[in-house]
Amino acid sequence: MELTFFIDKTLPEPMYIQLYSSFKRTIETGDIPSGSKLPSIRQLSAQLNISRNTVEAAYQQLLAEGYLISKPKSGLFTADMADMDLLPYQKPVHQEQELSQTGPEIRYDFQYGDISSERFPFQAWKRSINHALLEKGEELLLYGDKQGEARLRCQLADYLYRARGLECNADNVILTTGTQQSISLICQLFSLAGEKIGFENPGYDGVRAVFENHGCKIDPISVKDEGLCVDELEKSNAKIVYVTPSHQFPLGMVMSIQNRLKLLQWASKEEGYVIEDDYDSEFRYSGQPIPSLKGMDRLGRVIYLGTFSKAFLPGIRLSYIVLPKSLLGLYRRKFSAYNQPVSQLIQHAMSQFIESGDFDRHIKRIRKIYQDKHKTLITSISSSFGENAKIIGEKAGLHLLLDIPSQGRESLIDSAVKKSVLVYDPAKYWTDPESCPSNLVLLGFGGLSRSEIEAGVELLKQAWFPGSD
Amino acid sequence: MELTFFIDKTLPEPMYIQLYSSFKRTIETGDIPSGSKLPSIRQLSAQLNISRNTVEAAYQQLLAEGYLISKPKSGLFTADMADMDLLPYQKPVHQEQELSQTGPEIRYDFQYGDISSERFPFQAWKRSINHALLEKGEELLLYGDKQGEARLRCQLADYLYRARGLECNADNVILTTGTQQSISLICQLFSLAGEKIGFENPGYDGVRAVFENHGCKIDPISVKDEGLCVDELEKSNAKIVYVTPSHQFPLGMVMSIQNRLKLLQWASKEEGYVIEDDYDSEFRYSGQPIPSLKGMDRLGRVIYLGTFSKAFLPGIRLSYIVLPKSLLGLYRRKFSAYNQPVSQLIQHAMSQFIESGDFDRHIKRIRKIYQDKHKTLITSISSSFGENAKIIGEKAGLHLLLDIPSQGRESLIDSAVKKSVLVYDPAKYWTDPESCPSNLVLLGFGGLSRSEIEAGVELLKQAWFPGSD
DNA sequence: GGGTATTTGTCCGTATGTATG
DNA sequence: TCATACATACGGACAAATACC
Repeated sequence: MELTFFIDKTLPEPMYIQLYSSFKRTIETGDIPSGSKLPSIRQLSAQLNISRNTVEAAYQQLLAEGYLISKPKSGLFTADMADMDLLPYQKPVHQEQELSQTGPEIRYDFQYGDISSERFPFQAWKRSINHALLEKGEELLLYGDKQGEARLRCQLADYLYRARGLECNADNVILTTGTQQSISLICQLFSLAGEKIGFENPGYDGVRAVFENHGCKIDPISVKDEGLCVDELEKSNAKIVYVTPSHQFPLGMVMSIQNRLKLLQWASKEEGYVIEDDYDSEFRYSGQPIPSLKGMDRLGRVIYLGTFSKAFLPGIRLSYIVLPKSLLGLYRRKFSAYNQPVSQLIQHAMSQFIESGDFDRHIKRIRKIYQDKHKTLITSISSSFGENAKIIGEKAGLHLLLDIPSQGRESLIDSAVKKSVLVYDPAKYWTDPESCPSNLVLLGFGGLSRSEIEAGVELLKQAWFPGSD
Repeated sequence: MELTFFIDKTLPEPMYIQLYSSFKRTIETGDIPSGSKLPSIRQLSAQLNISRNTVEAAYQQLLAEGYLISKPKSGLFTADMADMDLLPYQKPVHQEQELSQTGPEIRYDFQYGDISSERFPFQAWKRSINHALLEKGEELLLYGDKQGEARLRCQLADYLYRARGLECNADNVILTTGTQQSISLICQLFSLAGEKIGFENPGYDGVRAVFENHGCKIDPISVKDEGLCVDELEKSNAKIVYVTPSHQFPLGMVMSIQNRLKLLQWASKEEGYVIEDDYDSEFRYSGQPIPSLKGMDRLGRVIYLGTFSKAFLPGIRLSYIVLPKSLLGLYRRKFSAYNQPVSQLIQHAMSQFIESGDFDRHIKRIRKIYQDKHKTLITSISSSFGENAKIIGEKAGLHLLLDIPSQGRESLIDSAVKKSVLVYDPAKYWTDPESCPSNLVLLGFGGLSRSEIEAGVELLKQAWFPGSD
């Protein structure tokens, strides 16, 4: 057999590596049958005009990887391989990532989830990061506490008591990298695969997807003015229900006290659990803040989920679970081998950020900013559309729904795009997207300035009611 | 003849000088007879895990001073010294670095998972963090790419190709906050609740717990010298198998090529998937690193898991999945509503850290440090215990197992504790902890310095074989 | 069929370029 | 700049297996 290899001395890749790769490939493709003898070191070194040791180095590597076996003073042979033809050689496709710029220019994007960056206290955050880097040097290297750093958990427990009327111990707090991971942990905690989950309809699709991916059966429970319809929940035989009582997503109502009590009663009777997602409770624009559901929970039937994504930064990836005491034992049993997923740097920086008071200041400031934006949006909408638009869910949060009776969703969104404004289709929040009312669009206002909001709404008016003035 | 020299890379004295002095002393005392052949440069460099050139430098010095004579192409021999004993050897006064506190508080903790912090490039890491804070200000606020930042994924794909022979596209890379989350995502991807999982026995309990918490049935597959026993796997009807081919955890063997092929063949025949956890492939102590299983996977049946926990920092929380192309569609369907869990700051900082070349340098350096510690541990153990201990899994990684036939595990661990040394019980890695061989203990060496390792092993000797000398 | 020349893997010391601090 | 350490390359020496007369 005549094997020809090409060794290029000018290549940056070492010669012995080139040779090694050539052989490996040839063996894998089956071009060299199993058990056959390879060209001797001397032969090959002569043929390729390279040193014997260079050839030897290549053979040694193949030997170490098990491709060859050596019979000393006799020869080197390809190892007996089961079925190398499983490995047809394919040219590596090293294609460059291309970020395709598409579509028309968008000037005003009412995307939900965008946040206000204009007033973010960058300096203070950097100080906190650097403080963590300097003070906690060694600690940042290691695996930390499984539930999260005790200091941060204490601060959180304290914050939750002050801001949300939620009395809990730092022991009950578990840090996660987001609400979705919190949900995943809960699914694992209760072994929810195959189980029914009571779920708000409409509700947050990001959480619904997690339940579904864990094999849960979603039992859609409709949402009334008072919040989740507990009567419907009672008819279902779900033992776990997911709710957003402070500000229903996406409809925006606040669950009434009466309904909260009813829900807690249900949980107690069924020995079920209520998952309370308090995702944007910091942002209420009218009336007294209503305490969290967990704050009313005396029987340990509520699992509370909080997050820094809205209040602070989505990009920071820091959320938390507050478990009832009765579930801590189960949690520790099931997750004793789990590592804490939030970076130590982030934990310590956040801890420092809270301790310095910068966090409280930031919340205060950002709340006012969103309040302003919210007011601007409401005012703009009612002055632009008057009776032609109904605003839904304007009491809290960073988004609202618009009901424009004149047109369908696609039409509304399309004509907005033509005016370079993005508004969003809320259909995905319905378990059955078909049942989403056909005139609804969703507007998030977190990422736009006041003047942008005003300009955006003006363009929407032109798009939806051209020539109206 | 068995000559043992100790080279300390951390000492200010150059290695070749240390070696030179050791030989000079040994020749002068007559411990090496005149005219005898010295260990060859290759031999010694391999034994001490240092470069051949370093040994050569030492020999050259001895040669120049007349202690050695060189027979070219044959070997180096000690010169014929007439009366060397005219030069009585004096013990150098090696001032021991006093361990200030000799109380029972001092502990040598052979914990697996601790890492070497003494040489962590803090400055470079801080630079990367600050660079990310400055350059990416706005971006850090927002939700990023769902799979992770494209730039970092490209760098990872490139690194995997260079370091692990794994050709993949950035599109196939998904960032996670840890191997456990990677496993959770895979469970969700395939809806594994209730399904059988082929799992190495013994194997990594942290991953087993995740499977179990997702409702999977663990099917323990035993591990032989060649790695996972594929014949057993075939008898099971599992469609998914979890393996650690580069360095089996905890036993430490490398899966042979033949067995790798057999495993791939199984996956192809069963249309199953192999989950390859390449958790510490960076640390091999002999020869070139062996390419990953995924690198041989031409049929898209291998899911690769990597992590920065070992190579970089456990506290950073950054791992990744490489999915075969055929699974990308399913992934995008199931996880379209998921947010990326790794903090933007961490992603951009790591990206900068890699781009600046600091990462490659760090890996290089840290690998050497671990190599050194590894060597120290092996040497200490064999000189302290000799035939009384068998070392298992010493080819790679940051830990090894010790088989001490004389006593049971509890006894070994207890008596070590009394000498203020912590060694660990590996029983939890067995699916049935009862079946763990009773004389095994686990020693991780990542977090201890050379002198700590030596002192720790000495104490272990006193604990386990009191009065042996 | 037994000695011999050749081939073989494996070992040996060495030279050069380069990365690191 | 300079010392140190390593990766990559080189050709010679040797003993055992093999081929050949």
